[in-house]
Amino acid sequence: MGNSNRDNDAILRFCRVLAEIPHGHVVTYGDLAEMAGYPRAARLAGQILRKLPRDTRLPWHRVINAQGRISLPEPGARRQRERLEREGIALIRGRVDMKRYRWRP
DNA sequence: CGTATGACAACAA
DNA sequence: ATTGTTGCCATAC
Repeated sequence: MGNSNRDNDAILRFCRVLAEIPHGHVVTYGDLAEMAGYPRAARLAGQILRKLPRDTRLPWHRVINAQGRISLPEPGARRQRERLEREGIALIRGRVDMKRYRWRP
């Protein structure tokens, strides 16, 4: 198959970081990539998140773009917004207050 | 190997 | 604030 060990490593590293994002906080795609050891690979973060199974336990909804907006197209955007609000992160005019909810270790 | 695409981001005007 | 451009990394054809 077309899967190399490096790819699986990447996915594993992204998932490890993803799992560490605290409830009630968010990170950007760029943040996630950087924390996973792939600086400037924001798009890679998106690709990996897109591949996650629908029923994953990982907090995929805590990843948004650098502008505090949801990048996921409908109907996913709706699920993400609901999950965020469920943990106290409300979107004001379609944006998350990054100043307040962005997680920086 | 070139081109297009995508849950992105930084920067210029 | 908004729009357009360029850069980035991987994948699909």
